[in-house]
Amino acid sequence: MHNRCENCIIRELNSLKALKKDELKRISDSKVSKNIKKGEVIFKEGEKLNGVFCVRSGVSKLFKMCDNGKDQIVKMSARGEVLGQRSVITDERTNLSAVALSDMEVCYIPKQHLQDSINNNVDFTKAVLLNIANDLKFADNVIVNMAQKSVKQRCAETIIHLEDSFGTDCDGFIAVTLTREDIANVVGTAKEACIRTLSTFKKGKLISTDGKRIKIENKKALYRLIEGF
Amino acid sequence: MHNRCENCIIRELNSLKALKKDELKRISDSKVSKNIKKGEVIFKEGEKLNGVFCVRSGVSKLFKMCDNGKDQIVKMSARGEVLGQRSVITDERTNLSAVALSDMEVCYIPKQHLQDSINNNVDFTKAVLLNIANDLKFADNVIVNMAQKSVKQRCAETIIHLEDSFGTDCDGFIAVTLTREDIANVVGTAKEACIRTLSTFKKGKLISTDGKRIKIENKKALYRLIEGF
DNA sequence: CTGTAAACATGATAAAAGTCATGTTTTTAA
DNA sequence: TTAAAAACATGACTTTTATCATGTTTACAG
Repeated sequence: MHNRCENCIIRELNSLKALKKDELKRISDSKVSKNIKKGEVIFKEGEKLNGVFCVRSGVSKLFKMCDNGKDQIVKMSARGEVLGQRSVITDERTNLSAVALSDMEVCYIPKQHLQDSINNNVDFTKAVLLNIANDLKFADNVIVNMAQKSVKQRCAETIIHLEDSFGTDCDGFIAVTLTREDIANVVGTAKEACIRTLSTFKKGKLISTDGKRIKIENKKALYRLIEGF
Repeated sequence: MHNRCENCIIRELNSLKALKKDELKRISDSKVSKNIKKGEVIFKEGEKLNGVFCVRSGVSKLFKMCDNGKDQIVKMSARGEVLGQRSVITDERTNLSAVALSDMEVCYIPKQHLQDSINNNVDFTKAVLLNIANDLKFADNVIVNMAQKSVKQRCAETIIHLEDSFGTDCDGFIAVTLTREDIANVVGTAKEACIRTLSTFKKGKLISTDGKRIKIENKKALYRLIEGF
């Protein structure tokens, strides 16, 4: 049996929760469920999207390729994220690329339905607005951190943020495993610097690792570090 | 005679242009025009705002104070900007501080009116949404620049952005004069590094200066620099 | 005007971070 | 299972950027 949006709990995590029954029904009738493999491109910077991707499971990165050959990850998407929302709203080409970091289940929702709901359902428009406003607040804070904090501080911040966003598995490890290079691309540094910094954290018993998996051992010390010691 | 919002051209520059006649009338009746002196604090990070500030003239900086004692400027507000919009929408404390960089004329609009219009006028809600979505796109790009570009590149970028946002005066100088320290706080570097970089630009005839005033002499070269040469 | 504070400028040095090289370990796919 | 590729790790070195010190210029209030 096909999954219906009406019964989907993911909806509670994003702006789609403000949709009315009939809107939900229309969306559910036209949405397409997709399985995306790890490493697969969801969309590329500069593409014109004809819909958004509602993430049911799995993790993806939103990033920009830079002139220096590196990627800068702007956001990691958790479950509930609506990928492409911003560019569908403004009806312009995407500003970022999206790539799956694990196998993912997403629902593709044609943009016409969203635009209809934005035009006719103030509650939905408000929900989207709140969502984007929170993204903006978060982005502003990232700007400040990028500009004013050291690589070590940003590494600490990133680890904590990953744990906050994705939680921990049964062994206490952060429930998302990124390569050191991806972490470096979130932090905004070279992978060597990232590797070295995480090694330092490990020596100082701030974290422990098992392969790529990371466990926070001393959150307080990480926070102290972020604040500048 | 008191200035009426109905006749104010500034409105065309922001989301208030989507307001209907009666909404505009109510806002105009309750708004307060204020003159703000250079250096004056408009609001402080963490404050609860009871309204927004529509900028009629003058320039202000939106910034965050950091643990290291420096400020990071996240945005420079031009004419038409609605200061405090984001935090009034989300109904939370401000994430940034705002300080006037020149004498300013602003109109203070109580938040109740905005919230009423957001709840009842989809066109207005959409206009605000577009506005915030654009801010988000801009912020994402700043993140990428902060993380991946050198101080020299970011200085070049900042100068061009200032010219784009504020234009030039009759002599061709950028129509906003910041201290080197403020420029450094936009770029995300120390004031000495900023001063040195601008000196280099001057020697290379990329810009010329007159006191604090800056004129772009070779925009192409600045662009080439930004792209990495 | 003019004294004083703020802003600008620049040198010297230290610290942070990037780059390159190389070897090891882990993953992945045939 | 195993060979190849990718990821991890670390040393050596370079470049970039921050910090400190000091002198000059500019802006502005009395």
